[in-house]
Amino acid sequence: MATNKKQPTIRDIAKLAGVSYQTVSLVINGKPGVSEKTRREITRLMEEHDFRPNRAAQMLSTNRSNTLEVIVVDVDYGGRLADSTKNMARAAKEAGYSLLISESTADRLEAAFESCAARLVDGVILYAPAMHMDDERLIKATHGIPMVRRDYVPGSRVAWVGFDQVYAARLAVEHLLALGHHQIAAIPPTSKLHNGYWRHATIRNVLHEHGLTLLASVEGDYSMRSGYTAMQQILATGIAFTGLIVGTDGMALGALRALHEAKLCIPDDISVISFDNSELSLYTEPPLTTIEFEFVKQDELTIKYLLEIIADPETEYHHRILTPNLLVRDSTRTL
Amino acid sequence: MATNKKQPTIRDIAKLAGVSYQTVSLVINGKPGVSEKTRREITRLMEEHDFRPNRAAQMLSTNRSNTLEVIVVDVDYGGRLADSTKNMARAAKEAGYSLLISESTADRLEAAFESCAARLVDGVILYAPAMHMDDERLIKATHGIPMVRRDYVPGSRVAWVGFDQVYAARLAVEHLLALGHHQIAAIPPTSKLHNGYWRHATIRNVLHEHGLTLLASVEGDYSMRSGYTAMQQILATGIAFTGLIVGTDGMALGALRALHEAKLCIPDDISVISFDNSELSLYTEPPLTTIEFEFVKQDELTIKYLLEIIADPETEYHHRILTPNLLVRDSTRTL
DNA sequence: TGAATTAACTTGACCGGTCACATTAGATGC
DNA sequence: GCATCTAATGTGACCGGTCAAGTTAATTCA
Repeated sequence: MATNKKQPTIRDIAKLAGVSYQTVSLVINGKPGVSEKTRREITRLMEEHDFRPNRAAQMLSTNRSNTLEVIVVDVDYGGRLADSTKNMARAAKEAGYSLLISESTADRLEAAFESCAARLVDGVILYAPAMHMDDERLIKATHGIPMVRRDYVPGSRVAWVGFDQVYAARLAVEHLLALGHHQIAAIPPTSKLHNGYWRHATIRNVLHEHGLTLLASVEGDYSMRSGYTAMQQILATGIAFTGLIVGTDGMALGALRALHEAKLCIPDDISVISFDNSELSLYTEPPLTTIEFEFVKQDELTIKYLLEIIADPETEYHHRILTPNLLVRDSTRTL
Repeated sequence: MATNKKQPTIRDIAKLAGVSYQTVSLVINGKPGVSEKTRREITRLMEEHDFRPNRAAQMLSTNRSNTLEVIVVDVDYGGRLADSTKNMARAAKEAGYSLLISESTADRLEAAFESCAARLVDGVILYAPAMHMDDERLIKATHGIPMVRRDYVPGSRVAWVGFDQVYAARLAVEHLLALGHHQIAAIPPTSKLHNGYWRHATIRNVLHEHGLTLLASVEGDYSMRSGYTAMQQILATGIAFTGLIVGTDGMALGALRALHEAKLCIPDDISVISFDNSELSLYTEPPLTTIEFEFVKQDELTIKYLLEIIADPETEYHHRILTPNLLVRDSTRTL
């Protein structure tokens, strides 16, 4: 079955074309110094014999791999990662790069980067949302490999591409305030992660600006289940509230279930707003008012930015911020 | 910033250890012919100088890459792919392999495999659920690269790892029958994909065994939206039914919404059963009776099986079937 | 005691490309 | 008509490993 007939090399092609194999190399890389006639002939021969340059050999001699690697540390973004990798793989491919996926844990991060170095990976996309991933350690770990972090990490010296979480949280709070809600509770994502940290802090800050406080808050972990149990806990306190901010659509689904079991009506009794605008948010009961993050844009921008850094490694580390939008649906209403 | 101090090579290590570089190679690969003393010394030096063998050089000389590639053709499995790649990446890593992700389309499939060949990819995991992907073409395209297909493709000569879709569909139908439902409608996944094809056919067959027919059926495409619109279409026909089989939990969520809008109560008016046992199915209203697929098992088995094929390419192409389970929750009840 | 074995290395070739530099020949300038 | 330039190609070294075959010295055995 596995016939695997030996792949032709540039020397084979060269022999057939009656030129030196280095000339074939010039053709492969579209470099000047080859007459149109021989170029055409060599191109023809390469196609005819199904030739493809051996990537390993190219890597060895150029010291690069045309490969980008996604390192995912610990966290599960609740399914979102799948689409992301697909989108990024597409964007990378358009630029002639392949995309590798690897999983790691916080304590094995250094090893992950070393592995990248050994495989001549040209750039890394890092998913490490934990707050405790500090700059010093990351910069040291990278071994000089260009890297872009997927998160909102204001002030970091490591390049990142993320959504403005402060603005996102502000949008949510001000939407509720505009509808007249002053008694607000929240189920933010865990503040051990950057997104959660900033959202949580912002919710409090914006309320404070308006002379209000966050009445109740229990953090979730992105799972539907955590939204459900967090909601139960908040309800159990007996604290009265009319507006609820939930960290993701998925957690909101869990929260809705708990509210439903408590015989509360949405939005009549409580207005609920969440984040993500996943397809899910259209099919909850009722459809959720949510903060939209255009993830596809983030995916494409991540690759674009990483390639820029690779092209010019001296670029000062910086960031790219994407702005979220408010989508008003049926889960919020005026008080 | 990008200091990138040159990585040491085996020759550097050898010089330091006072041996030939080939001896270092022996140590790297744990081969015999090196005294315990020098082995220890070389190991120490490698660690001290942060040495890692250059993968490109290894690839070039061994003609393999220790890389597996996932080729995703056209389809979006509704988010499930993300977890899968993570799981497979983990399993691959345990065996010393890296996992590449690439996207393709049906017409560019050959090019995708050629690219694998050029990069010395050792094995391919193919997501190509479309019915029209025939054996001949696939086998020809692979260039002899070991491959495992992720699907239920009975009778195929290409190796595959999938869930028994016939059994799954049978479980669903017989559950409804056992509850006394004889008027059954369905929203199966599109029959252009293998899973959908077999489920759809099986639903009809099992009903037929019991002297019944499928009263209404509109296919969906895995999206929540398609579940919603399919349900609307079925309801619009005015056909009376008491049991509904939906292809995935996501589509079921859409269908539930349509049923809800039609003022129908689940399970009082209609019993609904779906497939996947995603977290979602626990938080719909009501929680869904569903057919569980243990995806993690499939992910691990896929890698395991692929590695077996790589180890022994002469293995006759075969398959591995996983058996789904019925999980009864609140969306189904006796008539 | 001397030949045969074996463990521990060493040697040289090779994998399939890229790159800097040398060479050749036809075109150009004066 | 001769030196000069340039386009087109050839040459040799190199990237960092692996592998098969040779060498050396210590060990075993008759």
